[in-house]
Amino acid sequence: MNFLLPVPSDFSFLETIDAHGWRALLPFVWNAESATLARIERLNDGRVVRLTLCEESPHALRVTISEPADEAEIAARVRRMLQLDLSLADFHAYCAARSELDHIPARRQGRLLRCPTLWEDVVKVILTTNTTWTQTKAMNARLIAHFGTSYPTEPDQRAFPTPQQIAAVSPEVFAEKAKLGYRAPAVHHLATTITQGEFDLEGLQTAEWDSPTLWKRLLALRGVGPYAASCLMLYLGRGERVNVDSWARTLVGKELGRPVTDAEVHAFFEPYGTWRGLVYTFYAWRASPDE
DNA sequence: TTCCAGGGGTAGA
DNA sequence: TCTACCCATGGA
Repeated sequence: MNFLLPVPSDFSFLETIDAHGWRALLPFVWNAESATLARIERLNDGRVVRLTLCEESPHALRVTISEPADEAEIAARVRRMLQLDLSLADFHAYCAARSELDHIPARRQGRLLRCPTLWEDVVKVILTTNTTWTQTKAMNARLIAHFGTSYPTEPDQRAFPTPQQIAAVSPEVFAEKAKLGYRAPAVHHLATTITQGEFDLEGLQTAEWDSPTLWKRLLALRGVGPYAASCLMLYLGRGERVNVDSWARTLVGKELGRPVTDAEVHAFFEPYGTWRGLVYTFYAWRASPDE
């Protein structure tokens, strides 16, 4: 089945997909030639389907599902993945008035590809910490291969595991199979607390949290420090935190013509106030080799 | 062998 | 609050 999903006038499918590396992490499969984003997805009723997104027109996406499904459920997932409910008017107005940022509204940048659940975003962010992008992809692939549910007609293609699927095995077994290094306990603990009803992770995005509180809640998660929490704030539509990573240091280092500290990276984006995190994300077009 | 990658947790000051 | 050190993993 398929249907059309309207998008805001300041939305760009390609720019959202390109905003960061998520499109390269399974179960996302990005086909640049056809400009199509596909994903094996486990539905609420447990069925595993293939979801495919492409641009139908500047005003709508075509959403295709491999078998009949609840359109409202699918639409909600797509809306989350592409931040379709995020308002960019203020951010774009801010950027349009600054020559070094005016490419952002011109290119309709500002949204980032997300996973259908905050759970998956948190796990993937943890998998990016203190490792290479190659290893992040490998760890994520192992997680899916060992714990995700197969797509019926192509069993090697699997959905991202649910918290329940990870919590179902012991921390030892999980560590041995997923090989996440010292990140394994953090991921397993998160899965366990969610499964046991001790922690409502998804609730962090539906409740009316003020940003300082949300920041503290994210930092309280095991395995989530300033870098990871800053990434997650961006995914939650809060653009005020700069996720200082090696790319940020390289970028600011080029601007200043010398190696820089994290503090200098923060200072560089400080003038952009509550938009500094989002400004950093789209400050200069990313040309990372493996994305 | 040693270093380190899209850092985080902890102890000690 | 700040610093030093360790942390699994695997590629360079």
